[in-house]
Amino acid sequence: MEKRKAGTGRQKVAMEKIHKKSNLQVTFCKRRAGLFKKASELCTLCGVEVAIVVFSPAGKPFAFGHPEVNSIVDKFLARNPHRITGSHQLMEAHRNANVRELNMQLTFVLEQLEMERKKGQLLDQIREATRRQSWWESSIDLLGLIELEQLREAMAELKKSVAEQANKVMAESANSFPFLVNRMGIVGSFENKFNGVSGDYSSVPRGNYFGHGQGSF
Amino acid sequence: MEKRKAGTGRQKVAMEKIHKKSNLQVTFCKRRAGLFKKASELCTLCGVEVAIVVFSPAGKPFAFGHPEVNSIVDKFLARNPHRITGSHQLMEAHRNANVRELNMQLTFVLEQLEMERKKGQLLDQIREATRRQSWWESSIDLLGLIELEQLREAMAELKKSVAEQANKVMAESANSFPFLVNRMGIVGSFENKFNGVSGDYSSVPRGNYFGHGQGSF
DNA sequence: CTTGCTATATATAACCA
DNA sequence: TTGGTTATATATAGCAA
Repeated sequence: MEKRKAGTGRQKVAMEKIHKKSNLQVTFCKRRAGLFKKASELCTLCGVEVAIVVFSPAGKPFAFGHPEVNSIVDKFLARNPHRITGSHQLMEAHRNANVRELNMQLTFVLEQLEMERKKGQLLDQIREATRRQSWWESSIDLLGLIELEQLREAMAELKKSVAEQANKVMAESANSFPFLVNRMGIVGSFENKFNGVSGDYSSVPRGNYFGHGQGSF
Repeated sequence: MEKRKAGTGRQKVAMEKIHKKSNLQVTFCKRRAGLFKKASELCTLCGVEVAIVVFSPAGKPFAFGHPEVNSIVDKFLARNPHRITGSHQLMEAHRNANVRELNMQLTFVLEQLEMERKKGQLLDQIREATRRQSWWESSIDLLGLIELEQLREAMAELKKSVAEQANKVMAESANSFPFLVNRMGIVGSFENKFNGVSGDYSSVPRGNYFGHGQGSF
């Protein structure tokens, strides 16, 4: 009838920033290890190149790379002060302008997402009330739903906007650089914004390195 | 009797390169997504910066980054303007990667929207009740609610639209400069490429610096 | 290349060392 | 910060579309 000390067992955790420092520390440490493990498995199983860079909550850099972070990153970034043809630079600028537009739109979408979420919670409450036959008692809560109408419009417009933007970008690029666009398509750097993950920690000039065979860094 | 199509269920797999081409492809696709998801969770839960670069078996670059690959990598590599690579092959890789990154992020966000959307199914119930009570005639609040259905559609369309644009761009990028890229090893038949995770990519050791917020380009 | 489904293989949140 | 232990939450291998 009695059990040995039953470990608490894994608990579901909300996908939001962990506030409890102790947990944050442990979670970061373990998940980072898990992430790197997944990465190495991907390398082994699929024989591909993977590079990961992570800055810990303390600002400490951690990295994983196969075959090596630097080479992979270099290949990816391929950025250098090297002079390129005018048309390239032009295209570069042209592209960035449009990318900026797309960025704003992504941000907008994210905002909509958050709004949607809030509305979703509201809906849950409404459903509860509704089930108790007193749907009308919750009509007051429905007021907030009016905003959804605006949201819908915004989304519709956003959709059109994005589509137009994409088309415009491609079309303009095609006009400006027909010799390139045909084979390259367009688009370039892009700043993304994900869930509000922010933080400014004091940096600790010290590094750790994990990887498969390439110690330099 | 209900015979449920018994899925094979997950099977243990040896940690060695997958040879079956079809499996390799699916596994790569899924695990890459899983890796990126883990990364985003790490970002959210611990509020840290993470950047990942992956070259698919086909040599296509995929990337994840919060807040963005470039800044994080810059911070990691932190070097002065230097080295010349001479060709835009690298730029090409970068471009492709960015397109994919954009698509990845966008897809991620849209997926979340879709999830929220499911909650929208509640609308059906609510609308039912509404109809029964015919209170819509006395409450304009419902207008916004009813419009929600359209919102769902709008979002679905948005997703499709964006995805199409992105895919169109990527499709072209994917085949860009096959004659040039081969030299870089960015593209190639993934059957005889990366046989092992060995690579003889020249690494270029350079000074490094770590800190928060000095990455630039 | 992506996605959905189902039956497992893994990753891990708490907690203790 | 890194390591076990236990009880679950997730990730995913095989298939199929």
